[in-house]
Amino acid sequence: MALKYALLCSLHESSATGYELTQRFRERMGNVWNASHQQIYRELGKLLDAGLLEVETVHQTDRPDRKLYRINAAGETALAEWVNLPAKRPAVRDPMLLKMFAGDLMDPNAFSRELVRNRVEWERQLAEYRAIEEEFFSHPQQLPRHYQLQYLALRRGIMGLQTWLAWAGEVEEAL
Amino acid sequence: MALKYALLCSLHESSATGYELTQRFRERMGNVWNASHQQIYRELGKLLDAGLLEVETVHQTDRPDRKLYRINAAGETALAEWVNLPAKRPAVRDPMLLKMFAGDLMDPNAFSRELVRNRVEWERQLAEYRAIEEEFFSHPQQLPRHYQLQYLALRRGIMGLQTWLAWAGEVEEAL
DNA sequence: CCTCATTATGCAACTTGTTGCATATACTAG
DNA sequence: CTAGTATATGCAACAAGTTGCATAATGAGG
Repeated sequence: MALKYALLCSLHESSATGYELTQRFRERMGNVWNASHQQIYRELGKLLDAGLLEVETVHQTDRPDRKLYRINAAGETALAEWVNLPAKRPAVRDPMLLKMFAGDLMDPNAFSRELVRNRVEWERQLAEYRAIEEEFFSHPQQLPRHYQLQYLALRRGIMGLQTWLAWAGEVEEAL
Repeated sequence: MALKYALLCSLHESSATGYELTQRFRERMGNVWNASHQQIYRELGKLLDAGLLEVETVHQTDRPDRKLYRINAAGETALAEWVNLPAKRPAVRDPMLLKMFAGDLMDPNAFSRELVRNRVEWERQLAEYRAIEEEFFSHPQQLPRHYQLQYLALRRGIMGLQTWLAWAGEVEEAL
C-alpha cells in the first residue's frame, strides 16, 4: 500500500514524470523511501486507473514523450486521510548485520573491506545530505511548517548516517 | 534469498523449531532480521527440500509435535559461501518519515501522539538490548570472535535506538 | 465458567519488490 | 569512431512479504 502514498506524497509537492520520481526517490527522498523505476511506472498506472492522478503527455521530438503526472482532488483526499493514520514501524532486514551472527565462518579481511566500502558510501551520502541541509535549510527556525517537517526528516537521515559511521569506528577498533 | 540465510545463520548457532526461530527474530535478532511465523515455516520447508537442513519430530502428547530443525553439512557450506560475499545495503522504506513530506496535511496532535508512542517503544527495546548487553557481553574484550561480532551487531541496535530517541528529542523541541 | 495468552504448526490468496529485458535518441569522453 | 551515460518509458517472470484463516491443548485470570 505504501508505495502508493509515497508517490502521492511526492506528487503532492509537485507534479512529475516517472523518471523524475525515480530520481527523487534516489536523491532527496533516499532517506525515506526507495523504489525502482519499474515499480514506479507500474504503480503510477494503477493510481491513474484508481482515479487519483491526472496525466498529461508532453510531446518531444528528440526523446520519448514525457508523461507528466499530477495529483487530483481524489488523490489529495486519499493522501490526507493516510497521513493522519499511525504509521507502522518498518521491518529491519540487514544482511550485513545478519552475517555477523555467523562471524566464525567469516573471513576477517573480506569483512574489513566490506566495512570500508560501506563507510565510503555512508560518508558520500552524509556529504550529500549536509549539502541539502545548507542549501535549503540554513535557517530552520524560519521555515513554514511544511518544510520544517521535511527538514526534520532530513535530520533523521543525517543522524542515521552519523550513527553508522560511529558504529563502523567501534567495529574497527574492536577488530 | 536472504530469509534463507537468516534461518541458516540462526540454526548455525543452534538447532531450533519454527516457533523458536520466530521468537529469536522477534527478540535477540530483532535488530537484524524480522520475519513472521508463516514466512518462517514456509521457508523451512523449502530449505528442507533443498537438502540444507535435517528435521527431527519430537512427539508431545499435550501439544502439537515440535519439529526440530538442524543445519547439515550442505547448509553449512552454503552459509559459509554467502557470509563471505558482500552484502547489499537494505532499502529504506519508512512510512512515518514519508508522512513528514506531506506535513501540511498533517494534524500536529496526531503526529505528536505518534511520536510519543514510538518513543515508548524505542525506550522499551533499548532497555531490552541493554539487558542482553549486560547479561551476555559484560566483558567484550574477552569474547571469542564469534560472539564479539554478535556483540557488535547488538551495539548497532543500541546505537540505532539511541539515535531514534535523540531525533525524537529534536523533533519535539522544534514543534 | 469463559475468555485470553501461550505453545506449535501450517495453507491460500494476495500484495510488493526484484531482475532481466526492450526500445529510442543525444551527448560526452576516450 | 565507439562505448558509455543520460533521458524516458515499460512488460514479464519471479521472489519475497503480508494478511487472514485454521487447528489443538494447557494454564491463568476474572
